Amino acid sequence: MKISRDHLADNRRRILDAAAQLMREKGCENVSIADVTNAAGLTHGAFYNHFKSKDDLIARTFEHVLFLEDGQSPYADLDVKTFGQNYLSKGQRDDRGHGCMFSALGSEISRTSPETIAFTTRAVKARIDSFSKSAPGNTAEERRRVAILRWSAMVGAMILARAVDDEALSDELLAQTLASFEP
Amino acid sequence: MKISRDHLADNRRRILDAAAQLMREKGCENVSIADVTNAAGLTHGAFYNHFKSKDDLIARTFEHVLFLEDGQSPYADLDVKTFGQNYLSKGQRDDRGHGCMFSALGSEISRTSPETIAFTTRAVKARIDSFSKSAPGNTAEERRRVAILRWSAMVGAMILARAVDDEALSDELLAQTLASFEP
DNA sequence: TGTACATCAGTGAACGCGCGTTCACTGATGTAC
DNA sequence: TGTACATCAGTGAACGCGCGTTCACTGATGTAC
Repeated sequence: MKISRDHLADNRRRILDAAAQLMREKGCENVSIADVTNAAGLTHGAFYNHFKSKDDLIARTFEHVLFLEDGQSPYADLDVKTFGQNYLSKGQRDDRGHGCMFSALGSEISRTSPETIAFTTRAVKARIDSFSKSAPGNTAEERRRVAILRWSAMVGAMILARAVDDEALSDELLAQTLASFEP
Repeated sequence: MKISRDHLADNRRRILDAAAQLMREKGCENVSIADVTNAAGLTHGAFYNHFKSKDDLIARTFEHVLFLEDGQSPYADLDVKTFGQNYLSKGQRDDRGHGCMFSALGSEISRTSPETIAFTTRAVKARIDSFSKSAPGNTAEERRRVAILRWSAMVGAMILARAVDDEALSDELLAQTLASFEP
């Protein structure tokens, strides 16, 4: 059956939203096309009306989350310290499906397509440029160095916090990394 | 055919070595049992004489790399700054198959078995304790905080450096994170 | 505004393929005498 | 030391299963008159 134009765009967006959540939760390669379309309320056959292949879906999902999401990510241009307070929280740690792409999928990114990696590269540049504006330091170089250190530490601390089964240690990784953000 | 006891232990070690390299290169879930046994010079049927299942292999591989490898990792108890100089290098970035388990597999660890996560927890604790001895700071707490910051930043910077297609940016992520290790 | 037809997004069966796992068999090794 | 037999690690065919992808079909939508 044919569907109205509104429904068409809506279905595509629901597929992308479902993919964004499921891939962050389970990893890009562990989410099947049927998983994604079913979560979006469709059957798997509808998929190829929207995307060329699974690799294409992965690239579109990164683009969607990193650049196109409604209202841009909730804390797009926060200063680095406020961003860190939101980022290095237990809530973020425990809700992988709606958090940062880099901490949820970091070590898988280099195995994705060149198109996906191009999106992550743009996003990393934008993040560092943004953080450089608010990072402490007397020169632009110094501020950029602090921005890189803090962004790396946030991503690494979140990944480690999710990779341990000791809650006290996990909490400590987040809290001590954030505590290091004092000027 | 039966095989000598020496050969048996040797075959097991070769399977683990192959698994350690291939999983770091391609991700745990993207390495098949046939990939691993073939790389070790065997056929897939031999696998179940050594391991209970693929999940068991993953756990044994983490144990092997994190705790049992010959001569323990080449820089086991280096001070944190020397460790960082070795870790945050282009050589490590470009040779994923022989580097750190956390930067190679970080975001996949939380999806592995409880046994595997128990090994990573032990390894994270040991790393932080080790770095706390040589990190700068006036109190034990301060040194531990710096140890956590630096270990998180190393893991995060390496993951980001591998997730971008711009070599200058990748180099900068490593170099600036290392530059932040000045007292 | 009403009718007739072309369009095309969604459906579900079907396809090859690779995977983890099992198993009957082989034959070199280790052991009992 | 030599012989006869039990052991058991490795082999390769076979199994179900889930996956990405294709395709003939359906029927509501959009359009031409």
